[in-house]
Amino acid sequence: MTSDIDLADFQLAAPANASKIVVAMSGGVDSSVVAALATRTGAEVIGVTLQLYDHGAAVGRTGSCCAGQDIRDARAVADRMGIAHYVFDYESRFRDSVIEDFANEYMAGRTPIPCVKCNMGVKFTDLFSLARELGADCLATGHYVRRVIGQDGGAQLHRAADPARDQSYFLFATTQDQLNYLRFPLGNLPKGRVREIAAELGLSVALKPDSQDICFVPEGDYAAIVRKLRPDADESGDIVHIDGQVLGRHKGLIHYTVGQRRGLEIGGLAEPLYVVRLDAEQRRIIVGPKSALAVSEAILSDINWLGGDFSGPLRAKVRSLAKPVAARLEDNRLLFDAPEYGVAPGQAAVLYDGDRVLGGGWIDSTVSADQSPIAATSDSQSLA
RNA sequence: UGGGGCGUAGCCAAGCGGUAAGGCACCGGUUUUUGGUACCGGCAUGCGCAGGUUCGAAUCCUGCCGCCCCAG
Repeated sequence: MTSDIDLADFQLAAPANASKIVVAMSGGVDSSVVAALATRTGAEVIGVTLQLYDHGAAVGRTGSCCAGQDIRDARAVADRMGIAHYVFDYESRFRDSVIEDFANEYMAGRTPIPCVKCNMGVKFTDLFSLARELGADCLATGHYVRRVIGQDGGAQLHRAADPARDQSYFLFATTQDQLNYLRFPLGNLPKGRVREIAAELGLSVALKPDSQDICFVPEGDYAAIVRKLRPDADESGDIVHIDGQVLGRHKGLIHYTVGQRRGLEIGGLAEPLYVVRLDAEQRRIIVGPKSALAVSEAILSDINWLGGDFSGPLRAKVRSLAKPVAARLEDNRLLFDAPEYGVAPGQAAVLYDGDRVLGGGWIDSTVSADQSPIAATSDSQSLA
């Protein structure tokens, strides 16, 4: 009797029993199931866990990943599967490429996505070469995304079958070279099924809660992390309405992002106020009514292309949970068919053709649907 | 110490004799491998204070306090 447990497709070139698969094990349910599925293929499987940050504070904390208890969980799963398991200390690499960048972005008045930086660097660059050094044929992860072989034989990146779980937004910067080597065996499974498999196989992590929030931020207090790294992060400044009126004081730029409504502590108005722009140079935040958030285009940088046709109509997602909207790309300008709201510099614009990820870029600045450019800093308006 | 107006939650504000709308802010929850958004829920035993009338007052009456405007 075979089930989907035995049918997971690792898209191996050689027969499974002659292949070697490295699985990135975070200690969560998803990557644990990937490891289990990999062993079912008959291939040699090696589990690798990266220790990414602080053993101290994160030990025992639920909802984290790649630290403390998570590493022990990964080890337990590997032991049960009877596979080799290595733990590598990548704390300094993670600190430099993800946490420092996170702080820098906030200080510059931008809103970072550390998960993408982590995927780009530590996971798909460092862990990637590690897997190659171990002689693996591929590197498998627990991401909910599909790797599809196109008619030309090339690997494409597609949204997960379970749209509620799709993580393609966080993987837009994956290069073709990386994609050729990566495998995402959970892309066709609903989350519920993954937990069932974990339970069927008796994995200790079957009931472990999903990780959420930023993994290296305890208690959801990301500002505390930035504050620790950049002591002047809490310096306050003016809250200025788009009409020029100073409405109050803010408690540090890092606490705000474009499109944010709560936390301004300005009441007495008929309509809610939203953050329209962060001005890092003058340490001001510019606020206005919802209509002031309307944006007609986003200027992108560091565009990554995964193949496909960029020139025609496409769909773009400017937040992980946003619904993809119709747009077009002209050079580095992403033009929305209809105004988009709450587009924050530092976030990613991920471009789709149906389910296929064409690539994406980082949002550098935006252009108000009215006329004037909205940038992270005031003087970059000269870009217009 | 002449005339007029006003005092309802942190802010704005409806109600004008029948047992405190709404908005903003704030708090909580849902959603979520980023930050937000959105949605749902909570938020004045109380209407400047003290008396009085009434079955019943934020609503009527009296006094006091405070603020605003006009006139001096």
